[in-house]
Amino acid sequence: MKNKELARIFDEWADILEFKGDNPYHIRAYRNAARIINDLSEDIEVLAKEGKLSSLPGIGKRLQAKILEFLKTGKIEEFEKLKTEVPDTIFTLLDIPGVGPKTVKLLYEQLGIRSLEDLKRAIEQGKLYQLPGFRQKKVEKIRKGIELLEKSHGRILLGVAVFIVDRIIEQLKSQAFVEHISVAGSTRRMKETVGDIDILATGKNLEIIEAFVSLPNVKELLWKGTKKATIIVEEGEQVDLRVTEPDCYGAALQYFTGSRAHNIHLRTICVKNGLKLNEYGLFKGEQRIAGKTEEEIYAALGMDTPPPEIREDTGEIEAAFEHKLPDLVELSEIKGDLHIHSNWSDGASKIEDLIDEALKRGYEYIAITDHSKSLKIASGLSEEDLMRRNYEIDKWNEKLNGKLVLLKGTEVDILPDGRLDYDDEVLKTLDFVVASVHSRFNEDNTNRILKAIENPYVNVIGHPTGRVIGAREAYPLDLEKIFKAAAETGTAMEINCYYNRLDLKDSNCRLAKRFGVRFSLGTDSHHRDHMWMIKLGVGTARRGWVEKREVINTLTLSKLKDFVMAKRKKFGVV
DNA sequence: GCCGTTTTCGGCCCGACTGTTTTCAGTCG
Repeated sequence: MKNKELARIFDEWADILEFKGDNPYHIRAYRNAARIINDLSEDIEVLAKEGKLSSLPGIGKRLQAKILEFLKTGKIEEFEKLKTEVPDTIFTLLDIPGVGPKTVKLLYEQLGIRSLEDLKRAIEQGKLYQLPGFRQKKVEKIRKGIELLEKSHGRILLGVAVFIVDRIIEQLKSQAFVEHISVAGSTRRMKETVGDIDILATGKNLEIIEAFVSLPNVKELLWKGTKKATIIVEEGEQVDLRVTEPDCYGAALQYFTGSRAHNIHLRTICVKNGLKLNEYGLFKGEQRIAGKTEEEIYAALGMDTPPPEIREDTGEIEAAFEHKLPDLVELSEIKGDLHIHSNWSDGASKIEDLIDEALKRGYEYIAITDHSKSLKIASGLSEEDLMRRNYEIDKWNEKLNGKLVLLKGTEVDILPDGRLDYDDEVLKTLDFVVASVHSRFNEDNTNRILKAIENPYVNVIGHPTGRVIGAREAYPLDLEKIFKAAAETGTAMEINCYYNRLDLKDSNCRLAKRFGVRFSLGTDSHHRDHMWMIKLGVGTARRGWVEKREVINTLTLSKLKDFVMAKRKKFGVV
């Protein structure tokens, strides 16, 4: 798939044009194209072959020609030429917070600065003061920006952000001076990584801000004003709190939730209707016609309210106008966790503790899916140990008497040749089978997975692409082939909820949906304290427009068993 | 460069903050 590569080219193209001081609308067109292509769930090469490029919003004749040129030749002549006109290190300098294209251009032209090292040296030597408009504060800001860039480990994983935000909101929401409080930004949209953590509140400004900066987990106070404060929490992440007036709380929440692309599209619609939308409300002339809640604003525009997770301008605005928004799966509809490890393999919690946690969560069932024998590193279970573990599960189920049901499961290894790590004779004794790839991460694993899908006892393919966010790329896969086979055989695709996996990811969920695939949510917990991550998986599913009926965890226990048996029947093994 | 039940040309989202400006430019979200 060449989507990412193309998106990067158009983004760099926009950087270069900005550096050159080109028409801003021209630049926006490239940025927009980069975003559209990056968010695409389909392979752009396939779209091109089918002649569907023109169906992409924001991709006109000229960009289409460039895309086709790239797909055909592997490069775009005009871009190659453009790149020779600017120093290639400008991209690094643009990453410094507070430094934009105008500054980079000035630094390059006046002082010949081409790299971070050049810039650091120039600051030390006081050379920046030679530049027009550069005095102490501006130079200091750049110096701090470099420091920030060098120590920032990039974006924050969603799971980390959610963990921090949940704790802060829990600590503040019960206070009398807090009227409303909510997470905003990409954390509210449940994006797999987030830039910074935003919280929005309304109530008594000064008291809220004071309470926020005095929370027990605050490591450092960066800024405190009457409407805004910024702290660093003990995890080392920055958290912003804004306090707003109650009358514009909805407008502020809408505004700060984004996405940027969603908001731009929405405001374009407002302008066409003679309205103006900003963080204070929806205005007709001087008069505010909505702003207290998000619903009020969207309703005033004649729309349903798109759930935050899908506000990415990928069709949700059109769907909201047509009253055809998807009925997204909700956390409260999840009846159980379908991927959990106990201390029989490499989990840290005893089955007893997992039961306790599951009961707290109000689950109807959980699947205990310990590793299989070949995964020695994870204490995979021999057939004998598996039987002994199953015996323990039976005992617990008797004791629980239906209050909660433990499914006898496994996360069976898909071996390099596609065979499974247990024989069918063993698998048939289990209630629920997740099959996963745990080796050869650099090879194309399509055939391995297809073979596992063809096994009548495999109910779910675990973490299907093998990616680990920020650490390991997905292995090469023909996802369309896999999704097709999964849908045909009645095999679910996992949305692994563990915070550094989220696999399938949002765009792949949306692709899988088109093939009629069903999804299984599993936290891959190795400790009872991991089971909260189910909400990360629900968020990912929602971002992929996944509906309740498409998620097997929303089934009652008996329907879930039907799901398992349906595949066995289809293959004639029962 | 894109786009059009007002337009194939002339528009293209909106505001805050910062530093330096004494009316604004650059950057950011």
